Formats: sequence, C-alpha cells, structure tokens
Amino acid sequence: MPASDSLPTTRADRRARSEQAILEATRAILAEGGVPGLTIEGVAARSGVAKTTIYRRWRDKDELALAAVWNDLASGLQAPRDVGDTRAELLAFIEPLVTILRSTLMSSVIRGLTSEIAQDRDLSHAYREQFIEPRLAQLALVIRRGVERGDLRPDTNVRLAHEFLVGPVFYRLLFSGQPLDEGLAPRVTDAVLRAFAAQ
Amino acid sequence: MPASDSLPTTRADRRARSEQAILEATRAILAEGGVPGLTIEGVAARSGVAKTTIYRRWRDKDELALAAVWNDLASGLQAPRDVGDTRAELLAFIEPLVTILRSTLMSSVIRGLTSEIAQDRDLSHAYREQFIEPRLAQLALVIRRGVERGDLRPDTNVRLAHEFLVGPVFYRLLFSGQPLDEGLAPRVTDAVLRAFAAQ
Amino acid sequence: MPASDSLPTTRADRRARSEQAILEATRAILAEGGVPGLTIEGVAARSGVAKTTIYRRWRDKDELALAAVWNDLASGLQAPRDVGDTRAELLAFIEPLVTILRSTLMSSVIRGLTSEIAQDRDLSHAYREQFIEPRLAQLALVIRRGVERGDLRPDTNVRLAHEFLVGPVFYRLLFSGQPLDEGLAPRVTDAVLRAFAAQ
Amino acid sequence: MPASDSLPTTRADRRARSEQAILEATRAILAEGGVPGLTIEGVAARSGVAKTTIYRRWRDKDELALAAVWNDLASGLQAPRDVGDTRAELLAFIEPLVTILRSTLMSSVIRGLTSEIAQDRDLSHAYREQFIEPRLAQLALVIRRGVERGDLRPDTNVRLAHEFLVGPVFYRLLFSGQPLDEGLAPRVTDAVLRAFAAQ
DNA sequence: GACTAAGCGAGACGGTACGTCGCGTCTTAAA
DNA sequence: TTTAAGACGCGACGTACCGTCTCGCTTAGTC
Repeated sequence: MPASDSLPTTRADRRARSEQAILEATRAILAEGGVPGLTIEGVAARSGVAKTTIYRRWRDKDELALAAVWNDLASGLQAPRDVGDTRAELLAFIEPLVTILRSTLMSSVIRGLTSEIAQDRDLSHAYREQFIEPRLAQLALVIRRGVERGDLRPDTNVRLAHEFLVGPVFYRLLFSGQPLDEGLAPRVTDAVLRAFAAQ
Repeated sequence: MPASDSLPTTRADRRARSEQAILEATRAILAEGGVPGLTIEGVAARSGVAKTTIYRRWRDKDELALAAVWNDLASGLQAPRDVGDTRAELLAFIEPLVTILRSTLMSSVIRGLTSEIAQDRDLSHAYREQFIEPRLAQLALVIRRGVERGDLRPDTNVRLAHEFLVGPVFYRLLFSGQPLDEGLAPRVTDAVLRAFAAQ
Repeated sequence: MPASDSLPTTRADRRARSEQAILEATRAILAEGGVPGLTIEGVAARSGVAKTTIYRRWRDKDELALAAVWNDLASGLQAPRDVGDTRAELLAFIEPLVTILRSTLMSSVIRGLTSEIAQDRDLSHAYREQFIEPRLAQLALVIRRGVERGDLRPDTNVRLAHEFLVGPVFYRLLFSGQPLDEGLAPRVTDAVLRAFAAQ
Repeated sequence: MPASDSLPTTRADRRARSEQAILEATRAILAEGGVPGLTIEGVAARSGVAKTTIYRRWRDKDELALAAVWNDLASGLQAPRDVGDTRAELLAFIEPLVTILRSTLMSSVIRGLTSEIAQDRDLSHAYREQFIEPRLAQLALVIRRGVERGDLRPDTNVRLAHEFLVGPVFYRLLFSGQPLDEGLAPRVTDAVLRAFAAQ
C-alpha cells in the first residue's frame, strides 16, 4: 500500500482487488453458513468493502454467491476428450460433476441457490446460457462420437440424455439425501448407455 | 341439544376453521406470488387470523407452504394398480407427477421450497419420510411385478429407477426450464424400461 | 356431605384457596423480578390457576400487585398511641413507613406501581381512599395532641405536615436513590417539628 | 469542512432533522395520551421516520420520552440569582418546578416515567447525574448565601433541604392528587425556612 | 502540475418482515 | 356455579437486512 512505485494501482487494479476481497469473503461465509448465512452486510464487513461497492457489481446475494463459485464450477467441467470409448467419455462427462457437488462449499451453494435459479428470470436465463448450454454442447460431441462408433442410437436425444445423466445427481443432492458416492456416476452412465444403446 | 346444524363451535372446530382459513389464504398468496411472495404477515392479514395463531401451528413459512399443498400433492400420487402391463404401470407412476408439477401453483411452490427442503434438516427429513418413502414403496410394487412378468431385470434397483424417473422431471422444473410436456412421461418411461430391461 | 372425611370444600373455601395461591405466587414473582417481571400469565402458571380466575378478581396486574402487598403495608402502619411526647409520636408515625419501604419486596412494588397509581383514575382513587386518608386521620390525631401540648402551632395543616413527613421518603425511594437509612425518620421528624413549632 | 452556512445536507444535518421530527412527534403523542399512549411504532408512523432510526438513538420509549421533554425541563430550572433575600431565592428555586409540573405535558410525562426512573439502573443514573445533581448545586449556592446572611443554620444539609422542597411537590403529583396550586411553593418555602432557620 | 472525475469507505436512512411476548376475551368441559 | 384449560385476535416489541442515497477522500489520467 505505501510501496510508492511497487504497485502501480490502476483503476482496474483497485477494482480487481476489491472484487477479489468480496469473492473471498463470500466464499468464506458460504463455507460457514451456506447461502442462508450469506448477507451483503456480512460480506461488506468481512471484506472491508462498502456495501455500495458490492451492489455496484452484483444485483443481489444470489448473483454474488454464484459468482463466488463460478470459476470452480466451470473449470471443473471440461469437455471429455475423444478416447475411443463411449462409456469412458460419458463417465468423464458426469464424474466431475458428482465430484464437485460432493464438496461442502459447492453443494451447499447449489442447494441454497436452486430456488432462486428456478424462480428468478434473469438468474435462470444466465444459468442456462452460461452453464447448461455449454454442457449440452460438450455432451453432444460425446454422443455424436458414440453414435459414430455404433454404441448409441442415431436418434439419441441430447437433452434427454443429459437429463438422465444429471437428473439423478441433482435429485440426490436436493431431495433424497442419498449420498453422491463413487458408484453413482458409473451406475448412471451404464443406465444411460442401456437406455440409448444402438438397436 | 346439538342444535342440529347451527354452529357448535367446539375447540377442535375453531382450530379447524382457522386452519382452513390459513391454508386457503396461503394457497391464494402462493398462486399470486409464489413462495417469495408468501409472508406470514400477509397470510395473517388475508385470512383474518392472528400471526400467533399461524406460528402456533407451523414453524415457518416453508412448513406452511408445504402444508398448504400437501393434500393435492399426496392425493394426486396414488399407487399404480396392477394392470398386467409394466409400461402402463410405470407411466401411471410418473405421469401424475408431471401433471401435478405442470400446475402453476404446485410448480411454483416446489420451485420455491426446494432450497429449504435441501437445507433444513427437519424439513428434508419430513419430506423424505412423508413423501419420498411412500413413493418408493409404490414404485417397488410396480417393479416387482415387472420383474415377475420378465420385463425388468431381477436386480433392478428401486432407488435408482426412481431417480431416473423423477430426476429428469425435477431437473426440467428447476434448472433447464424445458417444458413438462405430454411427451415427457412416456419418454422417461421408455428410457427406464430400456435401462432396466431383462437380459 | 358426600366428601366423607376429606375436605368439605365449600365454594367459599375454593375461592379463598385459589386467592391465596394467586397472592402467594404474585409475591414470589414480585420478589424475583419486581413489577416489570409480573405478568398475569406468569402468576397463573405459578399458582396453577387459570388466567380467567385472576381476571375475575383483579382488573389488571397493578391491582393484583397492590393486593398482594396490601396486608403487610396496612398492618405495618398503625396509629401512634398517645405517649405524651409529640416527637416520639411523629417518629412512631413515620418510622414504620421507612422501615417497610426498606424491604426489597415493598420498595420494588412501590417503585413499579407509582406510575400506575399516578396515572390510573381508579387505582389512584383507591390508593387515596384506602391508604392516604387513613394515614391522614392517624396523623391528625398526633398533631391535635401536639397542638394541645403546646408543641405545634394551632394552625398546623395536616396535609402539609403529611407531605413534609412522607415526601422526602418517597423522593429518596423514587428519584434520588439516597438510602432510607435509620437517620432519615428522626431527621424528617425534627425538621417537621421545627417547621410547625408553636410560636 | 467549514461548509459555510448554506444548506449542504451533511450527515449531521440529516441526523438532526430526523431527530427533530422524532422528538416533535413524541411530544405530540405524549400530549395526547401520556406515556402509556407512547409507542415507538406510533412515533415512527407520525414522524415519518423508520423505527430503526428511533432505536438507533434511544434505547427505549422511556429514554425517548425523557429526551423529548428534556429541554423544557432543564431550561425552565435556572439557578436563582443573588437578590439579597433568602426567601425570595428559595421561592425562585422551587416555584419554576411547580409551574413546569403544572403543565399537562410535563406532569403526565413525569407521572408515566417515574416507575422507570425508579427501577431502571441506567435511567435512574442518568436522571440523577443530569438533573438532580445540577439542581443540588443550584440549591447549595442559595443555602450558602442564606447561611452567610444569617437566615439559615450553618449546618443546613443541602440534600435534606432539597428533599423538603421537592418531596411534597412530587408527592402531590404522584400520590395525593392534591393540586399544584399557587400557594404550594410559598408554603413549602416557609416551612423549609422555619425548619432550617438559624438559632 | 493542476484539475477533473471515477471509484470507494462510510454510514444514515426508510422500509419490510421477522418471530416473540403478554394482554384480555371467549368457549368448553370437568368438578 | 365455579373453575382449569387453552385457543384466539391483537398490539407492540426489538432485530436483521434490505437496497438507496449522499458525502468526502483518494487517486489516475487528462489538459
């Protein structure tokens, strides 16, 4: 801070620094009390930032919470590479999601935000645009390769397949309370393979 | 002496009458503004009942909202009868759920309560106990008959099958925004039949 | 008649017994939390009596509190006997009041009731009628004897003298927080004697 | 920083403006219904201020009520000037108190607050510190001059004299209901003069 | 090198709803 | 008839956060 010329502190720098402070504080609070424990006032106090600074960047606490976990969420879900094995690729598609949702932070954030995502027009739109659509695109490639290999029916519906892959995962997370254990991804994958097998 | 059909006003009567007034007001408010628009104060004002009377019966607005739709939810989901046709019975299991969730009231309530169900220990416990477990029991009968008929694999896992049936439905409701159209139930049913087909 | 040898329980008995239970509970609660801690609901719970039974006898918690300490208050303040010494008789008039108000129970009750006595028409009327007037009558006798003995001026105003005797005591109790110590009564007495001395 | 003298709506300004609105509303409500009629919610509604803003400044309605009349109370009770006449100065000490307490507003406020002042540690402390002690200091000067003039005994106890002057006034206000008429101050003054006369 | 304006911290404010307390009324059922 | 039991409408409480709105300070980039 005093370091005269060490940190040139452009406006963008200041912006970035307070943004980082906010997101870190948000993650810390989320880890402690989940979405219900998250308040803008709390984030402001913890990050040493003014409430207005937070409101300048995010509309409400839901957007903030999503932003706080966005990187981890997005970066953990990469497109499966072509490994010549449809089952392996489907597994590579769904396994990371299960793993991420097993983490306390991410699971509690998703649990807490689901109602908002399901209700808020803007938030749901953003969620689909930025999260679901890219995932569908990833899955479409896997399925196309599976069809070409003769593993999957040519008319396999990508959306439906996606719903079968992730539906059970979210259902466990949100409703049934069944564990997101290591057997889940393979079992889901196998069921999908059978459901959409060629012939 | 019971004055035939006047108003005998026993304690239970008063209790029941204000309970009805509360639940009706709750449904009306839910229909208008969904769970976010539901406030205890609003219900009290609309039902002509004191706030305390509401708090005497339900811990918070989530329990109240669930109670308000409970009857419709539970009564709409009956065990499929044995009709000698596994596909028809699976359809009879999942179709009513899709239909119910298509209604504005029920879908907005479920959307709004999901986060609470997923986060609140008591509420999630109650939800599983009173809602999921009975449904699993219903499905178990259908699957047993399917196995006996040679339609389903003997080792068909009821929980997994249930997750495959309802997971896509809730995923549409909460995240993808895809419509709960008439084709959904049959498509889900067929996929499950293939995924767990005998042989 | 049927009650064989147990308790004949006439209606008056029941009435008296619950009244005693109420007053005892009231005193206990007053001793613990003073007038602010006194609630009708608390008294009902503690005495095992229904709220309605309390309301049948006393209009509100102020009347109840006053009733609960009434006996002690009234019985402690007897008319000074003629002992041939005006100073001794004035002392015998004011000393017991100071002593009573030194007790934790009585002082906290008076502190807590003062505003009600000062504001409520009925309560203030009852207080004057049942408490102040008898005391004035007691003091009038003392003063008349003092005048006859030549100790006090013949035109000594009883009300004014009374105000001088008790005013400082209540002022300490309510406002100044000065102790109601043993020197207070004599000092007040002497001042009054001088203020109204003959000649 | 100096802000000259225009209308720059500084933070202090906003603070002062809402404070004035609150105190005015408080006085109006007190005038109408006394302390029992005073509610924070009522003050908020009448002053157009949020409840929280009131709670930010005063702990409860008693502090608020006291604050609302504080100026009138304090400004009305000035130290008697040296006029070379002890009786006149004692009268100048006690007369304004009687006059103030004759006003409907002030008398009803004091009646309503007395129990709180007598019971609440903080409030009673504040009352003594800010109100009684300054008055004792005023009276001490009067008495010192009276002693120097040979009107009062050299060992005249200021606290006791104060209690004799104000005790009767408050006793009338709170308990006896006797009027605070114009004769009261002179009679109290004369009695005190006799009680503490030199020789 | 001085000036402008962006961005920020600070924090007061109006507001909504919360969940709680105790009031005093009322009705029923038991003694 | 009196009581206990207890549900109820009601008013107010004090609290938690919300999102908005200045206000000055600090500083970066422009003239």
